[in-house]
Amino acid sequence: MNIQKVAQAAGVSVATVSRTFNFPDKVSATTRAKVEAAAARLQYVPNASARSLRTQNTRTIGVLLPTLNNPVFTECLQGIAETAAERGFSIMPFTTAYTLDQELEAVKKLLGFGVEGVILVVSDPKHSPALELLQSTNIPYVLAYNWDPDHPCVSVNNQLAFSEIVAFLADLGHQHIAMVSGQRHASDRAQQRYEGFVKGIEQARLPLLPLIEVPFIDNAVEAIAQALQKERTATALVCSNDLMAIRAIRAAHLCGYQVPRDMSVTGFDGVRLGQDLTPSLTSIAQPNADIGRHSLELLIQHLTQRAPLHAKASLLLTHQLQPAESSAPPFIPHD
Amino acid sequence: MNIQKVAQAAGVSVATVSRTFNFPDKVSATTRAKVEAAAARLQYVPNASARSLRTQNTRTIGVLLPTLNNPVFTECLQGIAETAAERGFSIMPFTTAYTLDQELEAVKKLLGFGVEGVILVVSDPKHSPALELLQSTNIPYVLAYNWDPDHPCVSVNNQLAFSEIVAFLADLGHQHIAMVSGQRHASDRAQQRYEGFVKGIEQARLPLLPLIEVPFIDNAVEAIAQALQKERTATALVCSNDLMAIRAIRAAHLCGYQVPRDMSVTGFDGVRLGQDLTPSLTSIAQPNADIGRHSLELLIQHLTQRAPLHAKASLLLTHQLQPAESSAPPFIPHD
DNA sequence: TTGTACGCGTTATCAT
DNA sequence: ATGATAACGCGTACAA
Repeated sequence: MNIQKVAQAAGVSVATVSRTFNFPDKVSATTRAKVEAAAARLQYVPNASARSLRTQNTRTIGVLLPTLNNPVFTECLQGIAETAAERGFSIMPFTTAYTLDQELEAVKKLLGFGVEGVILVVSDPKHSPALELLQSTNIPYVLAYNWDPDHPCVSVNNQLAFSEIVAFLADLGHQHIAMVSGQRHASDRAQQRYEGFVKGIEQARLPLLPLIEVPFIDNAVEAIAQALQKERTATALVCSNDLMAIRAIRAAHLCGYQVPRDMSVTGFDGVRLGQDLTPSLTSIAQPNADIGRHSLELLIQHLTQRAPLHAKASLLLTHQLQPAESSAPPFIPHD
Repeated sequence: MNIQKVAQAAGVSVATVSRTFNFPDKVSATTRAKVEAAAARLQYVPNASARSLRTQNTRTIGVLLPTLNNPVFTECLQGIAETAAERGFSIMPFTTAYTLDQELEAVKKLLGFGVEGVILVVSDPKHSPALELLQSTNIPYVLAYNWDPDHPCVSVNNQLAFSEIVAFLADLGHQHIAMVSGQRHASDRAQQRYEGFVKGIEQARLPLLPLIEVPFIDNAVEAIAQALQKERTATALVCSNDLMAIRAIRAAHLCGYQVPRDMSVTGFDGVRLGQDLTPSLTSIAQPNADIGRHSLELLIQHLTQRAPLHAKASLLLTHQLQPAESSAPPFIPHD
């Protein structure tokens, strides 16, 4: 089914059919009716490939995410998907499993597809072949969750937020706060959050306990439990993200600690699920869906109004400390 | 950047460039080297729109999911995404928010895009305009999670699985088991699971307690807590999915019940997260990523080998009862 | 082994 | 207000 057949069925030229779809007011009411009737009858749907080839735009946005197994990214993707639907765009997502070569492969595919823009979460903006390739084209892109002075980004202030959560625990009376993180050098976020941790500890004049670094998230529970055998002074665990915090709660439980009585645990991300857990999760809430929405809006504004898309366009969204049941003042045993 | 420029730079014809990419062995080693060099130097990436227009295939698969806010679907999508990457396909996902018109709109977009196949999760295969439209074309599709004798599906036996989990609780000694579900008529899965519940209750010769139906998942906690005020006999809650079970655990907690001592709670789906919760979640595990993988494999087999794609091709994957900490024998108070 | 030329379905320019 | 037609970039007969 193509525009030719519709034109024939409606007894008009292909040009008129095209106009009926793209500029309905540039065609008389009667012919418009004829064309629309024919199109509906034949279940005509314009061919996007042909349109893209001709107009040089695909109304498609590429999306690169590390994984779909972390709700942070799926909440963000949901925001992107909703906004895209509203604005008449389609999205084409790829997951990179935090690896540089999958990032690169995905960008190549997206370029071939002729996406009009790309939203991506990379491991480290300072060292990303994918980002370099993208920059060498003139396809607009926005980094989500990353934060770097050389690129347009949409994120929150990870460092500040993390020092706030340390301050929150210190104010509750915690003297021994340990951080649990994925591989610190795997992403700029992890690094920024660790810096925030150190800063928060210094500001509260507390001892800096060794970082509990968990290489693989899948066996994080055992890894954290093991670390807790060694680290006996900590009364609070601040985790680099909510998924890690959930596992830390379980690890604490396995070590015989009650959360929050014997051990406070906090997360970072504010995933929706955290509020419905028992205990509910104290966390720094990021507006995940909004990070997605704003990233796409930035791209669309650039595409439609040629709005500038430099590092200066970066958006720093507000985070929010979300106190909940997984944190409490430290338990003082009366012996 | 196009094939013309590359041809010019390499001093060959466009046909040769095209062949170098699509049939590398149909071109001499020397010219191949020349072309590849030129292509690399110019950062040439074939234009997918033009290729699609010409070959009438896009190597793109459409994906329709109710929402990305339920890990069941994102685990499935992750499976689809990985398989697609392995097989050289791209995916184009849409969310439908469980509404029929968004389902339909998405299918129209996908048709326009020229996707070669569609994987979808619909509310009810028996009554889905989107599915009807899809059938009227000859684009192959696979339903995921749905189960219907008239369509190719990849799912588990919801009814059987649900009656198993009821039997499991009955064997533990529970006499009063209530079911918590989203709107039963919103999806065929919900309906099938409820049927399994009723069957399980009958087989165990237990009283059929009224269904606790929760219209909106977002305020499920309050809704379940309210229902628990009325339903004082139940010692076990079987929930239609894991997200609901997590909320039921919280509702039970708010009502002063300890899980599992005073109240056993079970889910359905086996989302990865459930294993790391405290208490860990008793559930029926579905192979979510595999449901995605198999759906895509089915489509690809059809595309490449013209394998048949009727209802007969449907795949019923095995589910698995996953006993965990959220279920236990009922507590017998000694008064 | 390599090159020429047509057509995929659409939009946009130019006539009418 | 409508129609004829060129061009978008590619793959593939067919020719050389």
